Amino acid sequence: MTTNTLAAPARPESLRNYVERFLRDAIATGQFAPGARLIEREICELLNVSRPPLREALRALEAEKLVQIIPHKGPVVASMSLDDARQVYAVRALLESFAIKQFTLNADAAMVKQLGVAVKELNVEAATGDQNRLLAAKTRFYEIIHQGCGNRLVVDMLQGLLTRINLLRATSLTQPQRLAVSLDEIDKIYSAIRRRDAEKAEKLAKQHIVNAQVTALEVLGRQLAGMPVSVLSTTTPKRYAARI
Amino acid sequence: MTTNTLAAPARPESLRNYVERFLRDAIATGQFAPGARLIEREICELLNVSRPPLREALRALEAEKLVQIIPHKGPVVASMSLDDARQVYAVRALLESFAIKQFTLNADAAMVKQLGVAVKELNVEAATGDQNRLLAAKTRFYEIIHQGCGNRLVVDMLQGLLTRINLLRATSLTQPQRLAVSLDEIDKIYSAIRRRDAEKAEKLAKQHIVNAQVTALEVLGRQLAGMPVSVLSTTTPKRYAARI
DNA sequence: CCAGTATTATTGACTAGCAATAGTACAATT
DNA sequence: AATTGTACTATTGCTAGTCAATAATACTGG
Repeated sequence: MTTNTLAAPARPESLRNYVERFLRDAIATGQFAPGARLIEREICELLNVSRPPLREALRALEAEKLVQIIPHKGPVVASMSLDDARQVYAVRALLESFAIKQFTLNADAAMVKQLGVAVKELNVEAATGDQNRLLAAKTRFYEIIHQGCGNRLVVDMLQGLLTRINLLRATSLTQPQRLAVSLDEIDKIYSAIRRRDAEKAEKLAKQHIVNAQVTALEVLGRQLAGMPVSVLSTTTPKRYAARI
Repeated sequence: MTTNTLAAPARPESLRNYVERFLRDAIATGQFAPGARLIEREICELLNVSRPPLREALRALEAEKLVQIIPHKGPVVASMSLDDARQVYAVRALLESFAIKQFTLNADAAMVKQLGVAVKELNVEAATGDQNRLLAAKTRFYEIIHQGCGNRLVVDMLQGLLTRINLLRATSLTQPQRLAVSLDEIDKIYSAIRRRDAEKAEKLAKQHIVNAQVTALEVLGRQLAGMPVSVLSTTTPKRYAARI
């Protein structure tokens, strides 16, 4: 009897979950660009599934605001206007700073130590300059925060927001001049956490995300200046059309 | 030519939307109690629809965390543990106080005036004692806040949270001794808004929701003491099964 | 009273196909 | 030549029927 026998019985994931994951990944990585139509038959052939599970997956992604389903026209990959981005970042600042405050209040010493390791790694990767490893390190940092914040709902919501932020494809970390400042801010946040100064950590975290937002929106604004058509608001375009 | 001619041509809603709305309503009003199984065939017959649109609607509600789909067993109406409730209220306090802060900063005079009317109505209804009209007035109050806060994402998220809070069926307003305090808090919030004191309004709003949470959780806790079986956690049932 | 088996209920998924709608290309008319 | 009207096509929305896989349940034998 091998240990394999005792391992999880390798549950074959349901098809709709597989499809959902595939689509979410493809959208997050930009393989399906914002605004692109997702024609059911094509995706069915691509993934070798029938329409019902695909449609169920699409509905779930619609609830996540990753795709927009237009009646009798079909699903398209959601796109974000500048205003959408602003709103997403505003909520993210609220939730992420809350998570960090709660982490500061609740995390045990071991977790804080883990976080310290992550911060160290983050600085190391920034020095070596590998973009992917840097991003992985930052993800790790937030993973630890989320694990220790004691509120899964907040984590779930943040996860959803992050996927949408990825749609922007203009994260602040890709801007070299912002990187140093960003790392410094993270160091200061960690320092506040270690001192168990929850108020301070919360404030620093909020400011950190606001700063990231400013950079991201700047980059995005420059992109939009070039190609304004791809970012029609996903919700009520009329109001925004009038606002200029 | 009547104004009717210009009105929207009464687009017949898609079936899945209809089903989704029906289920959300039924769950929110308690016709489908938490923990109840939603057997596909039964609902299909009840609503005269086929399984695919029903399943799509269920998937959407799953994303809203209103139903939980257990593999090979089927969808059940989500139920909330005390801890779930705590988390929902925590997020709600964050988002609602943010909305009120933004309203204070952004709303024009007309909106503030509207809000004043709503506050007045709220006090009137509280005096007459009609539970439903009181709730409607409170809903109206928040509607105005949401309209004027300038962040539709926050509003959407709050709407989702509110539906889940309804699952608890133990709102603080149903507690008579809390009502007077609650109204006073709202008055003070409105007063801060009128003075354009955003910081103060935000703080008061956060406290208001925390207070509501305390009352709700107390009521819920008493309920749980009586009937602990209906509140198995929506996430990790095993832990709670072991807790007896 | 318990264990093991058989049965049943239910979901997960597929196929095939029809109706309704939106977009498009094309033709006819002014 | 431009514009209107029309037919067509692509695609979704939905239905029906079917089969396999799984979970719960009832039953039977020890």
